[in-house]
Amino acid sequence: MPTWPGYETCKIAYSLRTRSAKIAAARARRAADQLDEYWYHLRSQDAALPGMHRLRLGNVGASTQPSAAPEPVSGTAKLSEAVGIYLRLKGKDRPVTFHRGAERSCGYVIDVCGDKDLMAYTKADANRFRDSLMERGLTGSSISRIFGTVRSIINFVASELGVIMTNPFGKVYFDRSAGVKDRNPLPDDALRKVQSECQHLDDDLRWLVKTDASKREPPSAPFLCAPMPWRLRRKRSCALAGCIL
DNA sequence: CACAGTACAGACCTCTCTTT
DNA sequence: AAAGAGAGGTCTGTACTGTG
Repeated sequence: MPTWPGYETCKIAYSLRTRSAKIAAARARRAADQLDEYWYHLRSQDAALPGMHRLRLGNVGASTQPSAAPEPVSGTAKLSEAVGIYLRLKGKDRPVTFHRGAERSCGYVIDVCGDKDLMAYTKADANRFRDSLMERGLTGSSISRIFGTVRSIINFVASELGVIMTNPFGKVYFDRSAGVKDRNPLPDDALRKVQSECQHLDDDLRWLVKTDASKREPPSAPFLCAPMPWRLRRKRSCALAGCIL
């Protein structure tokens, strides 16, 4: 069987990192378009290879490393270039989640609206982006977070490049409380039960619960009366109890 | 000054994919 | 098949800024 041009295989298979058929179709289409484009230019240049993970952004392969900023090719910059600039200038010594979040959020925009010059995005693009996130079933808080990241990147890079623009991703209306649920803390009796079980089993792992608590609160009270880890969150408590008990 | 909005950081979770 | 790694989603909190 013939192999694909530039590849030592007859097929390219990789995860599209989604369970949504709609998103998968969009990403597959985009990858196919990139392959077409790549093969078209194959004889004349060594283009960035499709068939790799994270095709959406120009700085492919930098998700866990601070991204190198591509030079802007126009008056401002494309969104993918803006992400590179943003991460180069603001991403130093920032956690990997900061880089991932920036790339993921802008990747979503590129998936839906394309990789345009910052000045070329319109309110219609922003609204379409909002609608696509809502169609995916994201909650208001997640949409808010994604928009916040995109907005801040565009604002920062526009400022860096000396461009005065109205960010179309600002002041986009959506229900920020849609689908948002409260996270209630574990009731006190449940926490006491965990403590009690830990004391009953009395081994090294169980005492980690006390160690964790003692980092935050002076161990002034006996174990059973000691407060649980300071502001220990409900899910963390569950995980802790689930792992240790 | 109070409040809303913005721009994050961080913790924790589920799910998928890869490796063993 | 199990374990581990990584991606992505959710919620909460803080600091700061703009506005009425």
